[in-house]
Amino acid sequence: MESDPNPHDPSPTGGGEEAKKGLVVLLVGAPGSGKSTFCNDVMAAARRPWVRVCQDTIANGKQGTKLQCLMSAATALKDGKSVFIDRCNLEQEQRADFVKLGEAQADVHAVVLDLPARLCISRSVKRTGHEGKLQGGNAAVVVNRMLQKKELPKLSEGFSRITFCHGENDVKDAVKTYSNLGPLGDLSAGVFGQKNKDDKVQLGIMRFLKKVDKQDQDASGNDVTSDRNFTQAIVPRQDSIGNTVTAELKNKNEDHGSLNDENSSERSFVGGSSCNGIHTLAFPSISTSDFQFDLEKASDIIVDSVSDFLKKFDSVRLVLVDLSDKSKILSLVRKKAAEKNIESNKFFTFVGDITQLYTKGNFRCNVIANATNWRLKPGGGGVNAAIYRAAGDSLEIATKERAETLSPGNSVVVPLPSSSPLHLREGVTHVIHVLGPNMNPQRPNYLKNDYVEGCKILHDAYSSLFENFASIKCQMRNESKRSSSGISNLQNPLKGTTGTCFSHSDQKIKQEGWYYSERNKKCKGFPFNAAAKEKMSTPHGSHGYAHSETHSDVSNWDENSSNLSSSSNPGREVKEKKCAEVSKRTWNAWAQALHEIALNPEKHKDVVMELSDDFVVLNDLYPKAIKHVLVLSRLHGLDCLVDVRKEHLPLLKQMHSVGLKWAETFLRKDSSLIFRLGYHSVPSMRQLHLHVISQDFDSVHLKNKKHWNSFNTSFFRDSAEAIKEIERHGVATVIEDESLLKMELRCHRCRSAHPNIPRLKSHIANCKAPLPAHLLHNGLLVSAASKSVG
DNA sequence: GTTCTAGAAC
DNA sequence: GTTCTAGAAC
Repeated sequence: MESDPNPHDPSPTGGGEEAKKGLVVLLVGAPGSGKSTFCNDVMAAARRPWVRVCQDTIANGKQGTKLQCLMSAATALKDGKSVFIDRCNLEQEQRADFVKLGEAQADVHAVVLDLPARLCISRSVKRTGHEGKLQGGNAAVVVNRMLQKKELPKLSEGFSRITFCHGENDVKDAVKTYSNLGPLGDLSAGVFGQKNKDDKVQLGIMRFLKKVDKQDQDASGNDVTSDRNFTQAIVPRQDSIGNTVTAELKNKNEDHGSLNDENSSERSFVGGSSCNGIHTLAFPSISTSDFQFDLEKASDIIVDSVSDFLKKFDSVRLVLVDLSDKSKILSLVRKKAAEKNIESNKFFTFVGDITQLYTKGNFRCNVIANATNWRLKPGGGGVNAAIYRAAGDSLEIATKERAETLSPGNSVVVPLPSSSPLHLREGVTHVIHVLGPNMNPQRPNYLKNDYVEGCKILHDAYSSLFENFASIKCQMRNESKRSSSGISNLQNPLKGTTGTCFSHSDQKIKQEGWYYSERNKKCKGFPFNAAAKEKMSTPHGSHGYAHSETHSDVSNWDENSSNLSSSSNPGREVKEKKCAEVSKRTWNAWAQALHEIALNPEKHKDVVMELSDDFVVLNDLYPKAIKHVLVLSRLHGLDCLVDVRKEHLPLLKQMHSVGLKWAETFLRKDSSLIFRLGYHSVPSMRQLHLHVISQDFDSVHLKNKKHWNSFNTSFFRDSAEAIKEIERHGVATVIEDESLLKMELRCHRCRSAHPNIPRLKSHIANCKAPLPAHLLHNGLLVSAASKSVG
């Protein structure tokens, strides 16, 4: 192949040749690569007559056939015009007839618009009114499919000149070259602008397409393109209910592309694009570096926490990141995750720099976690220093707005300003600072090898991190809803670059119209979950922080804290400005029914089954299962779980035991029932009430997605867990994410997904799979069996 | 055509 | 929370 020192030389050569006046230029490029724009730009400034033959419009403005294109091109050539063949022409076979046609009477050139696939996809997804009707949801799938078959043109096919354009500037140069071409002009023959095969960018594109040659190997010498992990560019689609789910083409492989560990390669990742917009959290191992936490114990906690989290959430991914592929923690976690059968498309490990996942690893993550220090300050070493450095000053400023300090076991979400290099370059929209337990005597809050406390804190740290990560999704949804209605325009670089997922959701949102409840407003402003907020603003007895005088509203909280407290108590400095506004809400008239019964049970003797000073038991008026009762607190002002504090623990425990008693009563009559006791994260009705509900969900009143998901996602908070959390932290974890209620419908036993409520109901009537292990094993179900055992 | 969802009204 | 119903989905 020839090369040219000036690959886009616009100056025509020769000009005296009379034999071949015409020119056929085949555009080669995916949808969205800019072929039509290229033609139009040239024709707007051209010095010779051009005809653009576009298959998408050739049949009276509609899509035509290849034959029509050939005929039209032939006519144009006969008329002495030059021709652009504006179709994808990605495969040699598709080009052959046009080359043949041209060769006889003209020079045949190719202009290859070899732009990044993600750019083509994002343009295709965004455009409306495209001539070929390729736009919106199907575009990404089509583009990916086409690009996988791409065969770059060669001179041997019959071209006299091939110009490769890899970026906007190349395209501009090529436009100039062709528009400057006079009626009798000619261009040098040869190949121009082709990138070296080893070129990084090209490799990135090839990796994106997973078409790296077999001999391409990663740094450790392993084949990075094993068929086992062959990865397509995955395209999340929007399901019918507005959740992001991955399209079928993900099934085998998702995008944990490459291998670096023979034993657990399925879960590891050393490169490759993840251009798919799935809500993804990259996190370092917490506390195992500078805080010297035991790796075995830490890996157990990571795997447990991940497993618990993934049971509650779909359409998210967690990625443990470490710099070295020799990392002990990575290999431990990989091994344990495999043993635990954690889905390898939702959780995997990544070897690389967490601040350069996209630019260096070609792996896109919208949220990263930072293993921070209690002062939330830049510096130190390791991940914290690297993230602050990469994010620039704006992260420090944004962090200060959220919190000044952090106690171990907690995390705080910081939206990354769009000006931050980390946001611009890497597409990271949020950083979650998380603080784990410290086993290093040289660092603050040294736990003196107390691994009972240490494990608890590390577990809390991961739970808090993951829950905050989940809450961001809620916030982002709301933000995109706002932006789609024109109220604000959240800058989301993922929109422009990876495009696919978010464009889909935008479409969905437009259909849904404006939705912005009071409750959402609260959620929106604060991407923390309620518990995390409370934890942040709350002195943490169990974590060794003294009580703060400033927290008069929580004065009954753990008084016996502080064996490790010091004058520089981190807890007391934590800002609470975001917290106070959260818990109060207004209640509609219809939502007052339980409140009224709780206050005046004597007026509702018809429904009250049991009455005490503290609680009322009644059948749910619209039971969602064979047995569904409510244990209703009578305490005035206590309306939902987020309001519950340690002082309410006796009440909560009493309600739990009353609920248990009723479950057991029902079990005596029908031993086949299984009960679960819990609270709705965001109840519809005022007045704290515990649901005691049989797990058959066999009821005519269970009618819609919200009904189902309110009992079968993490929106439902198990009473026993809530009590444990309040004992431990003073508050219960409440995921105030109402998008949970819109999640796809999944069987609570076998987790199969169903398109609508009737189909789900007919499935659950027959599904014999056991209830989830975490419910069975954590004593969260009440059955004849559990009763006899316990 | 029927089924199903989701938003408005209460 | 439910009911009603328009219109989307099938």
